[in-house]
Amino acid sequence: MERNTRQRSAIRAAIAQANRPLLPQEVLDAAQQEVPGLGIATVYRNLKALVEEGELQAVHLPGENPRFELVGHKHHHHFQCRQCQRVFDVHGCPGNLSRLAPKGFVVEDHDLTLYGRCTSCVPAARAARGEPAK
Amino acid sequence: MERNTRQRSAIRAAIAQANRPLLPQEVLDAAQQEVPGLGIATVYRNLKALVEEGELQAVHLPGENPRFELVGHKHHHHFQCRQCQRVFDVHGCPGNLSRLAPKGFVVEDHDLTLYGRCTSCVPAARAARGEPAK
DNA sequence: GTAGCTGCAAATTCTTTGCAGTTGT
DNA sequence: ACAACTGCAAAGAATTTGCAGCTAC
Repeated sequence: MERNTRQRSAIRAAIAQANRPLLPQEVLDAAQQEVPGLGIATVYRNLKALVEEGELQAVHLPGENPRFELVGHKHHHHFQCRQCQRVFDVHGCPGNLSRLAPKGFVVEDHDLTLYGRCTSCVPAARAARGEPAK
Repeated sequence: MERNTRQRSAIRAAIAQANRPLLPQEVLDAAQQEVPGLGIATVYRNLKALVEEGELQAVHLPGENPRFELVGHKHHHHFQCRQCQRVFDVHGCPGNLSRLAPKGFVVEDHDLTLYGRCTSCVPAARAARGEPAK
């Protein structure tokens, strides 16, 4: 049977409160404010368990370490800010992409990652180029 | 100045002869048939150098270690077969995806990975379900 | 009371780096 | 000659695992 430990609650809460997928280290940092002695191994063990229970899902971006978020309802994609490296959910989808595959290939699914600047970093980039804020 | 070592030639040849992106370990295995004493560190160093020279490009798929292939000409994406795990180039692109990002976000680029069955594996999957070949 | 959980440290896996010896030009 | 390159082994970074003590139920 599974237990309700302080550690697991803190890990769950950390992810629920973030509005974006978190790296294991980010989960640790957030959860340690509630449970100071928390260890990274416990974070990994709980992330794995929560994914298996279906409460969390792993978000894999190309060339990035896995992040974790609450299981959402719909198919969605991600956006990574090239300045702050944070990842955000994108609730849109280009739609049917079967036409892109070579003839004879069957497309069942897809992953899409957008790259650019998030709202917080757009003004910073503009300022760095000496442009006035919009 | 850059040198033409046996090791570098073997690494180049291994990648040129494979018709798919290779993992560093696969490059090592292939290149060692020509240069038996070759070490993995040399493979990594040369892969990095060849990418910087623009001869190779890294292929990052979500949750996968990086693979390396000869540089292609255009922006393109990848298709991974869920049965044989092989990766293929996709020379199409959904186009401008800015509309998908949240308001205030600036989209500069994107990565797309399609998943499904490649031509070789579609008949196998059909057969496994007891369906007649088309 | 006890099975599951936790923290710590050691082990794994993939990749990078330091170093002393080797080699292409 | 001599700077670039190589193999080896050690160092790193991310993740997993072994273990003895702790704790929810």
